[in-house]
Amino acid sequence: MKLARSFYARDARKVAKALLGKALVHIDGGVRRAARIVETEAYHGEDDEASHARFGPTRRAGIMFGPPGIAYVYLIYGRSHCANVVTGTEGCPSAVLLRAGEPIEGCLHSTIGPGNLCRALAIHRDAHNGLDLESDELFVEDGPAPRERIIASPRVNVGFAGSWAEKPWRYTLQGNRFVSKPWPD
DNA sequence: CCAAGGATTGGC
DNA sequence: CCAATCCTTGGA
Repeated sequence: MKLARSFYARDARKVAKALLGKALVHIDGGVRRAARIVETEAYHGEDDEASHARFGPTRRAGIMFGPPGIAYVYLIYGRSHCANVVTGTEGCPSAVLLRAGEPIEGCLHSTIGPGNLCRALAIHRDAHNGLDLESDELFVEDGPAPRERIIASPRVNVGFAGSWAEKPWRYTLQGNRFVSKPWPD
């Protein structure tokens, strides 16, 4: 069953943990592509120096200041798309980056790593940024609670963020082989 | 306008 | 380890 906006309207760290084990679904022109989410990262507040929201509501990151339950998809390094869900309350910028998944259905590529996950599910900035996750095209489906333990560790590739780089806001399912490198301790 | 650098990936 | 590749951002 599709998750409702109220699911996303909570602290990004809570949402990031709650997303583990659920299915990210893209109905791609009638073809269903889905992956079980096994790795997420929370970006929380304008003070978070690792977040795109650190410069305020700019053209790219402005969406993080808006209502929850919206897709935030951007292009990184000119080659990879990254999919996020906007969380929390309007005015307080926050989002959860979907970093890896376990293939369920219709996957076109490896689902390990944020850029690969988008490629596997055919998620693109131009088609999906700003899309409502209560739409019938892109959404997250509820599912049974994961059996694996949840591990919290520092976020990946945010060394530029000073002390914010140490926040343990990356969440992974322990022992799952689809978690990306670097593997947490 | 220009320069710098990035929430990555894959190849050497 | 490092380059690819283009978009976003801040500053002149």
